[in-house]
Amino acid sequence: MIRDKGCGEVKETDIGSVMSLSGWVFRRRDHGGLIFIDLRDRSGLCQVVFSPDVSRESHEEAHDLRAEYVISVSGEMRKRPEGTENPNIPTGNVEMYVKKLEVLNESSPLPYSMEEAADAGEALRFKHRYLDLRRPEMQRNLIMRHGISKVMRDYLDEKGFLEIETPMLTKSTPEGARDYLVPSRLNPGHFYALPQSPQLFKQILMVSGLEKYFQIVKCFRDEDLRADRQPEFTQVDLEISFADREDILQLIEGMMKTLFKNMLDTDIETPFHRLTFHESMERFGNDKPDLRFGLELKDMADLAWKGTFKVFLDALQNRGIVKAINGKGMASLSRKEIDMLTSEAQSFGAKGLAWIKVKSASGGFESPIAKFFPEEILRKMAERLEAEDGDLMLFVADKPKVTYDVLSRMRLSLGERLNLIKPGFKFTWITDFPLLEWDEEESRFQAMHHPFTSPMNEDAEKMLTGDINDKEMLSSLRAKAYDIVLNGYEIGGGSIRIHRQAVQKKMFEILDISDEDARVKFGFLLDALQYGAPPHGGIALGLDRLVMIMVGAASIRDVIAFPKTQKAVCLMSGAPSVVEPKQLKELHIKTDVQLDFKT
RNA sequence: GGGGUGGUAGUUCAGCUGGUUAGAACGCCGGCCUGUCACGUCGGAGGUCGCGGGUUCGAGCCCCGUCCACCCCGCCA
Repeated sequence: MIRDKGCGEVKETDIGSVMSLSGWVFRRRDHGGLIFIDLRDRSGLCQVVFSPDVSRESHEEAHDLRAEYVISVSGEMRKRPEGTENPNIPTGNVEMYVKKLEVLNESSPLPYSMEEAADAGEALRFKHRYLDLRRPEMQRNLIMRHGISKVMRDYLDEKGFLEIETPMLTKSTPEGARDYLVPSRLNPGHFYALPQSPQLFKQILMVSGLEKYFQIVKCFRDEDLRADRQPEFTQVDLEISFADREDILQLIEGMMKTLFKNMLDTDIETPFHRLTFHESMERFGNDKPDLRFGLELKDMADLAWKGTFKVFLDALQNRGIVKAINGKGMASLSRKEIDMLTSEAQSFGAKGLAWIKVKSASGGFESPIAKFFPEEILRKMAERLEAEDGDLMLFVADKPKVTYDVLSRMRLSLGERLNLIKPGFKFTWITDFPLLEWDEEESRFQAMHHPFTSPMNEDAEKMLTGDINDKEMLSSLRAKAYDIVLNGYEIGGGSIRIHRQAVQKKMFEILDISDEDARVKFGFLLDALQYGAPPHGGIALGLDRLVMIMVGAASIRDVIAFPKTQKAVCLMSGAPSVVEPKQLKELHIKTDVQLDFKT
């Protein structure tokens, strides 16, 4: 027995007993006569004491201990002498007097100190990830992630779901994100793709009559990375037969409620807040609003028409919009500070930022554009924005896309700066997404979610009977698609799928995908759908993002054991790497880049 | 592909307007130390200033290029 219990688990009831502990040397305090070691393992810290009065030999050996040596110690647990207790650690009332020390393994000096590891650069932490993961904070994250997965798995099991694995080596689909490709040795010139999600397979499972499927599964997308995006990430993926939207939403609400209760002892309000896509855009400027604070966008078009400010009028005449937010208490900003706000808005894509200071105390409104509006209109603007004395009204006038984008980002930026973001967890569903999205570049419609997403019941007939060139009508179609948003992050999304062949056919027609194309791209699913597909739908949750938010991490890299850098490189393993010419030859692959073959 | 921030000792950073021997703290190595818990104390070692080029009498500092990490846009649902 190398240890009797974890370092963090020793208690006062252990006083008097002789036991063994094992772990890493965290800190060493060598007083010459007495040596203290903080011994660390996954469970926590315990102080062990080396005294020549207990064992001359162990005391002698302990001089040579260094940070991160792996040791096993045995001896008597004693109560710490009065006045030497350490209230900062749970085991602070006891300590072990070491009779016998065994060095299980030595450690080279560390590339960076364990105590300052949190401040070390990420590049260094990634290179020596094994050390980074020794840190209690990182271990907490991974332990939490394990617990979160387990609660969701248990919940779904309880609800009758089956966890079914789907292939990792699968077929490339041209829609959506870029695929990671895997060459097939047995089929020269042919490639598998790693799944972007198990979408097609889980629908097949519904056709197969498995009825309730889930999987906690890796997905792969070869796109550029962000703080909340990795090339491989984990989804909690599920699909249900004979279900409509409400069934899915309620299932997930129940799951989140259980999850937050079990893992964080937090009560989540259900049913969740709901916003239609349209309303979310109007009020927050995006489809993943952070509802922990207000600062909502207000429409100013009607008031803008009543002034003579050319920028506003031009925007409105060119199918643009005028929207504003209220910078609470920001009227005290200097001209220079407002200029900085303006350049921030410009960096978000705005041409400019119009502003009006509300100074009711000193008689009204202060702004370069105030002169373009009658006093009464200015008052109405303030009223609509609930702007009081000392507030700063900020306006953007542009095409809807630009205006929403700029103001949604200004809203977030101001929310942070003004410290408006309340702690806690604010969920919302975003529903009634448009079914289709106009692609300017290719001048055709694309499925906003994916081509198997069902239109809303009210819209299905309109779609079936409508003209596929009626852009207006097509743009107005809404989908049975939904996203779940938590604190401004999209943590999942799904839809009810089309199960009527006529609707699916029409969908492909609208998307300008020929029968032939459809066969090539989605053949096996289309085949399957012919043989009695039940109505079905599902959702996929981004596990990494969810865990990130729950543990309060700033990046999903902190909740993934072995993450990759922004260039999708693993600094620890060195992947990706060049491979031997022999391997390429076997795969019938030639590259057009000259590389050195070194291992 | 584009915009931004950073890269100086093992680590985290400072380094002025270009100026002669590049600093601090922590860590590391050695000594002393029987109640510390970020122990203390005395001494010591440690630098391709990311890399390449340029300007200059002189470059860590200025210019050009390039690489790496991070944040964002595009991309991605």
